[in-house]
Amino acid sequence: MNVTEPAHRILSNELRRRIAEGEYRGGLRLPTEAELAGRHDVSRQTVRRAFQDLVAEGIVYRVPGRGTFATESDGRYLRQLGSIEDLMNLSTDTTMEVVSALRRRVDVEAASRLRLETDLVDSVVFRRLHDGVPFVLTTVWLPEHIARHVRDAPELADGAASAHTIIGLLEPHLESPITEAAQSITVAAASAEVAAATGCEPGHPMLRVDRLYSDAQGRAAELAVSYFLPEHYTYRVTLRRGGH
Amino acid sequence: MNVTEPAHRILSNELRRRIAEGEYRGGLRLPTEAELAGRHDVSRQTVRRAFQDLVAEGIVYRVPGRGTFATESDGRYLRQLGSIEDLMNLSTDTTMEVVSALRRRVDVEAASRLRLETDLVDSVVFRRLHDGVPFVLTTVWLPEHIARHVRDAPELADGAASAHTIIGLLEPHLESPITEAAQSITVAAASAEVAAATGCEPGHPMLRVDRLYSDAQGRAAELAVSYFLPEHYTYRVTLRRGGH
DNA sequence: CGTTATTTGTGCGTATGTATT
DNA sequence: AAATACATACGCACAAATAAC
Repeated sequence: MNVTEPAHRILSNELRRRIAEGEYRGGLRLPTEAELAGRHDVSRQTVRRAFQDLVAEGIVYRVPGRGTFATESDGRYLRQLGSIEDLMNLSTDTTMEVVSALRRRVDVEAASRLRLETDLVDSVVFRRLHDGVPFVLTTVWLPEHIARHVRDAPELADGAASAHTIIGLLEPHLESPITEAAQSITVAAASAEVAAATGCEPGHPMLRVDRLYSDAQGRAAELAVSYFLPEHYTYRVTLRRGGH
Repeated sequence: MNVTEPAHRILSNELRRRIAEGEYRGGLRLPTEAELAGRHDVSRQTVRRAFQDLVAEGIVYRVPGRGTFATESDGRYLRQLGSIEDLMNLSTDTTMEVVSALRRRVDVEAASRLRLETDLVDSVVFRRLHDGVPFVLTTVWLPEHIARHVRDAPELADGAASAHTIIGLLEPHLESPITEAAQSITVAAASAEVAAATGCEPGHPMLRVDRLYSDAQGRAAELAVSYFLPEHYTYRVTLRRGGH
């Protein structure tokens, strides 16, 4: 894998961390480009490159003549999930840890939500960590004809840890690419399993996100139900109109 | 008033247009950095800057040694999800009931999130009902220069009930239309005020949605914080990509 | 199987413009 | 008016991945 992280990435990671820790809360200005360049012994261009990523992620905004500021966000883990690619790229800064390996099960409710004829589905349970801290437990259900492509994937074995997403693992094997993800977001109490995986008390209010991925023909390909710890995670989405 | 567009933006706009027209469909490679630099008589760095935006938007992906390709072998990208229109049309089957009329206040946090110079903002608090049942309490903050257009609107007086949205009331008065709504969604306990307005116990877990509306120039126009009763409301959004 | 050309990635330096304080 | 801070743009060098030979 990667041996040396680029300098601009090292810097953007550090800034991301500091912002997440709340160091620049309350409208506090971030260090200037010149300051960061001097302190980290890199060029101003490299600092700018790091800031460009942070701006694209929406975690800072910049004002000529004034400086750079963190967007207000309670210091939670902030992730822009405004496109299907965003969902797939969740892997770039989080780790997936399999709690219960992918295997066939009978699940009437999941099968019905996937609009299947049978009650047979494959499911896998995993949690995701950011900076070593678990923040979400997800259960994924797959129709049999899709699950068979990844049933032997080492990434989905018990206890496996990797930087993947299910949808990213699936995509190469699908005849028809995923084009739609319908999501519903609500609040639900943590079950014993959710509590154990995310380190909170049973009954703790969680952000519950249900996603149904479908292909261009409208066939359901994956159902995912996630319980996010609200203390460590905020769901973000940007709506646009007028062609962008 | 208007300044000349930066070279990298002119280039990225042209590429966006061409990609949307399907010129690079079917895995066709886009021109190389060197080609574009020569053809447009700009430096390679400027071409790279243009590509960085397209990559951040998820419109293209790049592979070292191979080239740049449009995402979606099959067409243009639709980053459109739930729409701002959906938010504005919330009024069709719900009623807005003003709890606390629009008036000027000092609010450091809201002003900072609206990126204002002063601490002076206008705010209004209202709840929304569906079939006579309250399901959400919303506080809206407006910059002074925007609030003055609606300060005397009867819809925002104390106790007023109507089938409107704030953004719908504002839109006709704005120089520049709202084009973006950045939302963060999390869980929060009901305050006494929220509990009273929605008929639940204080401390009850609520779905908290923060929306920051901005115009095409990126200027913040409205900040709204809503507390939804999860028993009566689920947030839905659909992400799509790839037309036809 | 290595060599070479192509193409993108990283990093630095410099200069100039524009917005804010 | 001057200093500060971000924005744009060009140039160069070298690294790394890929593909063609």
